Amino acid sequence: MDVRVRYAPSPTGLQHIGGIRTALFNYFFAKSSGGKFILRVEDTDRERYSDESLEDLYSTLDWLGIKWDEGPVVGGPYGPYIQSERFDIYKEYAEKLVKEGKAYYCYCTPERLEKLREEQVKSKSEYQGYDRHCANLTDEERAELEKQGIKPVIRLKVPTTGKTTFHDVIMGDITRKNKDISPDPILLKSDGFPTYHLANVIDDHLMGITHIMRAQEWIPSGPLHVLLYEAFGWEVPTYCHLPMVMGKDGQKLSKRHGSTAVREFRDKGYLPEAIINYVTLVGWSLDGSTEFLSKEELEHCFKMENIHKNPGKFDYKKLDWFNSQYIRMASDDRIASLLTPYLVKAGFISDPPTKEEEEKVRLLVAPAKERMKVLSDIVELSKFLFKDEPVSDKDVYIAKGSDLVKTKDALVEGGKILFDGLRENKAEEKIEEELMSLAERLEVKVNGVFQPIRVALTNSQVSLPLFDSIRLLGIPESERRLERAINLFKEN
RNA sequence: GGUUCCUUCGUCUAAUGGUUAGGACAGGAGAUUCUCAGUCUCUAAAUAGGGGUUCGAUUCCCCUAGGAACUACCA
Repeated sequence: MDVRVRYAPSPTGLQHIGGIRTALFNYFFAKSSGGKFILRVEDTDRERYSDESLEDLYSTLDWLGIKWDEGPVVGGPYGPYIQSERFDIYKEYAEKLVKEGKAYYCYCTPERLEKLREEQVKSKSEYQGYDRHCANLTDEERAELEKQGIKPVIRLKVPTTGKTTFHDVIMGDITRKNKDISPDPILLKSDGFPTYHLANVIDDHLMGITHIMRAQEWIPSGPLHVLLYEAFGWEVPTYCHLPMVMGKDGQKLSKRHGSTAVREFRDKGYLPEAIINYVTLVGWSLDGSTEFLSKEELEHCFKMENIHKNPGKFDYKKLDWFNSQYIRMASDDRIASLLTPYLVKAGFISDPPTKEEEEKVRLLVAPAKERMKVLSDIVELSKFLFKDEPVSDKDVYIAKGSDLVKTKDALVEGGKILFDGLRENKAEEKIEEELMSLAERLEVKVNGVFQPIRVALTNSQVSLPLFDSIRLLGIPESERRLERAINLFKEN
């Protein structure tokens, strides 16, 4: 039997790390076993639904390079793949269960249910949940309630005795007493929309899903789903509950831990390959020593057996490390084009960039690449190039172990050595040597010469290396800035 | 509270019924380069606790502790 798996998110918010981890595991499992990866949109919650979320789902998967074999947009033989377009199907199946006596109409108002819940909590009753008030209504009673215009929900009859077991590839057998399963859960809401449980089970069956890979938070509803499959007389698919992605404190990863939306990571300048590589390594590993895995490699070597049982904490620092590694591995051209939007947004270059600006960005890549954890770091790194904000505090120019006079000499003499050398096309190493011997003469450390010049050119103590900076600024502008610094030191 | 699940360095993880319990990130130290970053070297750091089974257990079993998820006309 060919593997068919699905990622079935609900478009009620931006795609987050946990979600795409589930998507990735499904996708890699499908690819590595020659199966199909299906995307299904579970938009049955009309209150939390948003168009923006749906767009974010598509654009996030697209950015990550995850293509679905069947689903919205691309279609497929089991469509439609958006649950709100399958409305009639759920109603039909729910009513079928009612006809067969496996489910029933319930007319209880939300108010009554609320009151019931309150009482159960207050009395610390062992019995929690719906009291099956409508389970045995007579036809007359039902007709009366219908006449009042009350729109009923459909509830599943959950057995009160016995137990239900399902097998999970990762967890093994999981058993739950039927009396502990949420009593008579709603399958069809009063607005005619299905709940997750109903729609999910029906669609997974109708779409021929063979393996259900989803987060462990769904384990508690496993037995309920099995009950539903049995009620319909359908074969239960293979379950595979994925370990959760937690925050630093061991709780489900959420906003208070930091960024969780893929969109945010993307905006900050994380590369898709870094996200994919790192996220896949939370809850899964190839062999314990392989760190770098490309999407293509994972499409081949991903094995379900290597998925862990225990939840994993999301480590932002390790993601940063992966990202900085991938930035360095990427081609200069690619990084240049990725960097451009950040520079435009900072107001450093025009949109679209001029030829001259493009050239500058291109030159910037090499020295900047090794210094970035995320692409947005480029703004701080390249500020000196586009915004000239000279440092007027002399102390900033003075290196440790140097003084006012020596710093001024370093600027004047160093500048002369530097620019004369450059005009004569001397090798940078040669000029560097000469600057070093200047330091010796001035009796300062090497930095005593370099720091003032660097600060003069880059307006900062922390900057790109001197020669890179000059290359970027150009000799005339560099000289201008140096001259300005010398004048500063000539004052008073 | 109830139900279910989980437990190897701070974090992600590897390994085996017999190893000096391995790797990576983060941390610390040092080297190097004009600052920063980087790179290189070194370093510290774990089998939750208690019982069994066994010649031997981190590995198998039980208990305890800790943690998590679920407990909606949300998914």
